[in-house]
Amino acid sequence: MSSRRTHVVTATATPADTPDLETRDRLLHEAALLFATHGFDSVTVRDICQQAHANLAAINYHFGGKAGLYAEVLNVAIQTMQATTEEIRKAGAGRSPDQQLEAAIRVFLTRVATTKDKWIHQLMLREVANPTAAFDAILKRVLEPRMAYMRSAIAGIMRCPVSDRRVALCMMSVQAQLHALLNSPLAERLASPRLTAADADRLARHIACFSIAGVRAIATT
Amino acid sequence: MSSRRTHVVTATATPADTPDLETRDRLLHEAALLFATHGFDSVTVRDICQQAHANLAAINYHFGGKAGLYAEVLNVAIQTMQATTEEIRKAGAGRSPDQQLEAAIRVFLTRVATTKDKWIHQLMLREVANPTAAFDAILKRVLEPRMAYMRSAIAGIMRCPVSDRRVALCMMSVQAQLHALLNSPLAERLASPRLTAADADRLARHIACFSIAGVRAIATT
DNA sequence: ACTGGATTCAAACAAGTGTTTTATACATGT
DNA sequence: ACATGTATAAAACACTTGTTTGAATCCAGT
Repeated sequence: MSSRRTHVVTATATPADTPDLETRDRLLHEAALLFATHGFDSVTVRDICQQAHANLAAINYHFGGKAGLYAEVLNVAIQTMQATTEEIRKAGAGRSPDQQLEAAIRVFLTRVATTKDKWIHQLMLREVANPTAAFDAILKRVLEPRMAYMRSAIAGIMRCPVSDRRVALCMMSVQAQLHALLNSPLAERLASPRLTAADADRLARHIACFSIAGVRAIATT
Repeated sequence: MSSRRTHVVTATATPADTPDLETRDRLLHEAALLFATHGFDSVTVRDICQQAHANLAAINYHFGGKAGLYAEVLNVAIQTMQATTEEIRKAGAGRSPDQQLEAAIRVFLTRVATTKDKWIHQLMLREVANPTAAFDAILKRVLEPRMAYMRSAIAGIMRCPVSDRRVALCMMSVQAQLHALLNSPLAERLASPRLTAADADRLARHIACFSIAGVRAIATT
């Protein structure tokens, strides 16, 4: 099994450029899914290797160990998250704060529902719940930038400085609703059986409407 | 260590009534805290026994094993949760739906902040995130009753039947905010360093104001 | 054909897990 | 005092964990 395709066509490609494209990527892919759905500790290297049809020693060979594999998984997660943040920024460029907030919610939910990147947010949520050593990097490169953008949108709705304590509270209220749809089986009971694009759109409209009204109400406090 | 006090004063108390009051309860207490903060799998019986100053075999002796201990911890958690639900019901009896929802939020947050029962809700959240065998019992005895009450309050605010799909969505929006304050270190960053009674009251006011406005906005959809 | 580096494989390892076992101390009932 | 059932203690058990080892296999370059 696992026909090796290491630079089989590229005539004189430098061998070091593509160190591997087969089992290494399979491990990376399956590990990402397993880590996201069950958590780092609950997943065994034997689970991953079996799922990826790889030998038990493959993880240590390609990534130096379970921790190294997890670090690599987190790396691609961080990069995709940054891309999503950029998409959120573009979607709200030159629009009103209300539309910016709604766009952020919609882009997020659409990514979760339609793309194959749901595991990324699940993984991020696990890192927030019980952080590993990589949490500081995640906070700085992913969470802070996105929260900064949403904070500015919320402050725009409230017509108050971003440093206002109520802005942080509203941030929590909005983020909480987005996170709730990820971690729990409750999400699957809301949007049966899988979160379709239509479900995501309906959810986005609900959370946006609910949250904007909430933020406005807090603003008059 | 661990001076045994098994009915040492009660002259002729039936020996079977108080099978143990010392190490068994210490195990129960410490296990509850550890299970809530780290999860069932991450906590070892050696951790619990060391924390409770008990012998390694004590858990198997008193509870028949790690699983039996966890079941017993869940039992007391369920009972306390039911008491909290009752308190929420009493706090909102004969009041408007708005006040009922606010009372539910306030009672919940007050319990989390002031009493020593924070671990209970953390444990419940873990059960929701990745359920064990006991999840069905929890759903039926704890989650369903409380959600039914909050659903009726929300439907009251919206002036629509409780079966309306938007009611379920609003339920999610409210619950998500409450849950967000439990599991994550984010809570400790919002309310530094420990959640005081004043913090809980401020948070309760925020979530109530935010949520009631959100529900009202959804109602006009 | 063959050499050399990269990759895969089966087997074993050391450490940590929950549990069981066996023995000992204790308070109580007769 | 003695026997009895309860509780604690230390050691060992069987099992799973991540990791390491050393041989086997593959493929490109000569």
